[in-house]
Amino acid sequence: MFKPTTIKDIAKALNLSTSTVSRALRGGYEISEETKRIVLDYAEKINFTRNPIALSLKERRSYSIGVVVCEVANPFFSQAINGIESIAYNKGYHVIISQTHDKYSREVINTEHLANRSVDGLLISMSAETKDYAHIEKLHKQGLPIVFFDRILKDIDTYKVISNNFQGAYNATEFLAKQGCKNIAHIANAKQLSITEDRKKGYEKALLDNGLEVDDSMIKYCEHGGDNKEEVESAIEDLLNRENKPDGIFVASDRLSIGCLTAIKKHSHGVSPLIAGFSNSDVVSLLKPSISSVMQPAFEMGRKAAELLIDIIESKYPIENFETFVLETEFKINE
Amino acid sequence: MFKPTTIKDIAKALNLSTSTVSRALRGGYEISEETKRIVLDYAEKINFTRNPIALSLKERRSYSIGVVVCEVANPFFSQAINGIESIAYNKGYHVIISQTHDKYSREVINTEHLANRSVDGLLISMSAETKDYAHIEKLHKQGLPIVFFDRILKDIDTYKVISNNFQGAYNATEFLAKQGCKNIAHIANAKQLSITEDRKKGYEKALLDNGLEVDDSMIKYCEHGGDNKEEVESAIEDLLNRENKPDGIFVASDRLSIGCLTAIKKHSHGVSPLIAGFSNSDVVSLLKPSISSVMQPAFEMGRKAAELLIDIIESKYPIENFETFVLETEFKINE
DNA sequence: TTGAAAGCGCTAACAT
DNA sequence: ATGTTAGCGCTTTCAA
Repeated sequence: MFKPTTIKDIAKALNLSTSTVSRALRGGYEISEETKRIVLDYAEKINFTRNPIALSLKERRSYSIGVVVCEVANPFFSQAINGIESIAYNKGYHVIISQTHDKYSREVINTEHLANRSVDGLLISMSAETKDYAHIEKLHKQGLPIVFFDRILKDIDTYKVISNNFQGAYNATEFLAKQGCKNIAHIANAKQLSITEDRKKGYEKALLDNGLEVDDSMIKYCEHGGDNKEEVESAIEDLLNRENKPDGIFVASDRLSIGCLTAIKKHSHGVSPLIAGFSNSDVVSLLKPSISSVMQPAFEMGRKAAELLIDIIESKYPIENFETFVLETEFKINE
Repeated sequence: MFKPTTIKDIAKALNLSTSTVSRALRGGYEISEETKRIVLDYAEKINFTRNPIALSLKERRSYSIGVVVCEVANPFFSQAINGIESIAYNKGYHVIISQTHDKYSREVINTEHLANRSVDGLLISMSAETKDYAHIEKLHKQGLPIVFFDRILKDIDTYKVISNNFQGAYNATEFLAKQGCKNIAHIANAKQLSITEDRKKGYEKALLDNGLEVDDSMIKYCEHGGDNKEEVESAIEDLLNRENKPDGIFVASDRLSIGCLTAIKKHSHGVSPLIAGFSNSDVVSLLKPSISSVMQPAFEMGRKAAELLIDIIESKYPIENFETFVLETEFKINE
């Protein structure tokens, strides 16, 4: 079954050598126009494509890039993936997506799996659980091209693409303050995530700039990125049971927001706090306690990250200085 | 850069032949226990994995399966993909996901791209735009294993996994009727999609069974599956501008629902119709005009489809009779 | 029990 | 301008 044609078949059919066929196919200049025509026409006729696996073996590369994210169902990541694909596709690369579901163990396995020579480079957004990143470091040391986006590893020297998390968090928190909130809580992602730190700083700065106090007990971290609902629910429950209930909540991510809202619906008797947070979902404006959202340029971030990765892959010489690209967020008010 | 170890390296290091190493690695019974131990230990020590590309070339298969869906951001598909991955991963297959964005052209390109020998089989859910399926037929004829799920092609003889679309549609429509709706509209997907036909039948049957009339002008098809918002918006606008406005709407899909709600919010002055429809999103219960939803067993569908595909791939002999598996939906009321 | 060698499909020196 | 050949990493007959 499914026995594809090879250049050997073409060579035989046309009474040429395989190398001539190969060269004609790739447009080698040493081949006479006439032969080239004959080969090309014939290849076209039988709808020939060369075996990418053989090509990979030969060239020691697979023309595919691996993408490691926590969850494809997350609007931010699905948009980023669209951006990645748009670039990859144009440059002739396959995109292999793998999900960690924010588990450290899955991240280790998936990166290894992808890296074991089936992929030319890796685009990674770290899993929430990951504290030890020896697995990444190892691949990086071995010379596998890696670009981080969104949830980056600051210590690893390569290209990184992030959004302005500080400013986004600042905007959202300031919005809540300007709306009159005096007691603004923060539902954060896992502590070890780069975005968590940056967003927390923006939150704190906005509080201070608006004459409010930073109270660490108002900050709840979700170590599993909201992967299990109990985590978010108990955080919200805690907050709503305080004597000084929050009148505003700054939520750090999309998945957290949904959990948040569900929990609030369940536990807030009466008025619910005002909510603002990072989200790339388009349903956010349709939600009952609506959420004003910090939208990240997900598609652009994906594009940029893919571009950079392919730059590294195709670069003849090791890249000297790696930059970190910071893209701006957009704040959208939903009353 | 990134020069991985080969069995040749191991052979040299251990003073054995490559064939001995190869056999030891795959546990060939002809190798002495001692040699096996030595090789295995060494391989373990240097963290050796054999080059999957060379393996692919040799075995004429890539241990990867391609998944073609319209959109990864769609909750139904992301859940189905999780199901697919859970099986594929266990059986040692990579999953390559590609999106058509419901475009016919992308579907043709992506299936070709995947099929050109880099993939051992294909899991497909048809794009909304596709009317001509010669591209699928061709691959099928060439012997490439294909399994359809959700949006299937009835004419192609292979395994198919769907949910009970008729019953799901029936349940949703009946729910609306029982709530007192007298004038129930239907926002449908593209006409040529298998699910469209089945769901429409369920909708019509429920109307009739509940003493309501079927009025074709109350059925609006979205040929691009809601890919462009105008499509859904104008459908809703049309419906709401009728002299006999619908008091209930049965929506055929998740993406359509969001568009629907947005449009309703914009165009319905005063009371909005009751809405029920197919959706696998968990936010649906949080939406302002809330949606009661028919949930498909997406994860299970993905699992089943992947299982069947791998069965075909690994089957020694051509499969005789292909079944179509129908899984039940679940109806969830959101007040 | 182990090794030598051919071959999967393709490319690229190196001939001619 | 075209052909011959070796080799990418691995498996597998065949021989020893």
